[in-house]
Amino acid sequence: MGDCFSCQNSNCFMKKNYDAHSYGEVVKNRFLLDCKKGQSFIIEGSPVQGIYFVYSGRAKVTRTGSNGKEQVIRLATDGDIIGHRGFNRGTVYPIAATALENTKLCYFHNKYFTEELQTHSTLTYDMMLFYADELDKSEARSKKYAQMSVREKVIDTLLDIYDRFGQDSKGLTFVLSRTELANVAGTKSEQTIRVLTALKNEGLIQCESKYIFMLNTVALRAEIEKFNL
DNA sequence: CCATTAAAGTGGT
DNA sequence: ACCACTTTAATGG
Repeated sequence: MGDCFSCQNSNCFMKKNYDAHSYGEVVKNRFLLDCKKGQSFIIEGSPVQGIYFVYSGRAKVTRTGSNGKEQVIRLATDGDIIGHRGFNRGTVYPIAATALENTKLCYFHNKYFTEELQTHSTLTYDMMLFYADELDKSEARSKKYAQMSVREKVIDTLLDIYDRFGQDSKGLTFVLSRTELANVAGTKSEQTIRVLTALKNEGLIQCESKYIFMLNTVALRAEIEKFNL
């Protein structure tokens, strides 16, 4: 794969911040990695070596909670950055990252990326905006999840996936197992399953094995509206 | 296609 | 909330 300007990710941080000429150098320093479904490409606690961008596919970023249970920090797809928090700070990644389907990754070594940040201010500024945005989302989330019931957390999670990734004729395009869904919502799979059956019986969603189709996002949004103020 | 294993779902404490 | 059990789906030879 020669030049990256064929990359379909308009939100790619590297592509956005370089012109076609200087981009040649970026591509030389980039490693393309192929990740199989289920493969972990960042191990929690392992030494930081670089930064990843999702070229195509789906991945989850997780952390082991104090109780030893997995918490999904965020879901990532085409163009998203992974490993930015471990990057250039401390010596180990605070998170794990796992491919949820066959996924291609762009990878840059720490040394190269650091040099770019120090010399290329538009990239640095763009990264800063990204960090600020992530912090904002993180705060908003912990604030509302402290007050939400299990049902509300599951609804919030479903809407979040709907808003970020959308749905097709089958349902939400970011397909997760019940357990993974529970890990995103910060609950247990039994509870998540019960909320899902309730929502199904109320005609708000439709479930066909692991495909979840959102039937009434308006009503669902209304339920959690007060937390987003 | 069947057998084995993993995940979903349910009910009881 | 937690655990144990049944049912159903996914996997792989």
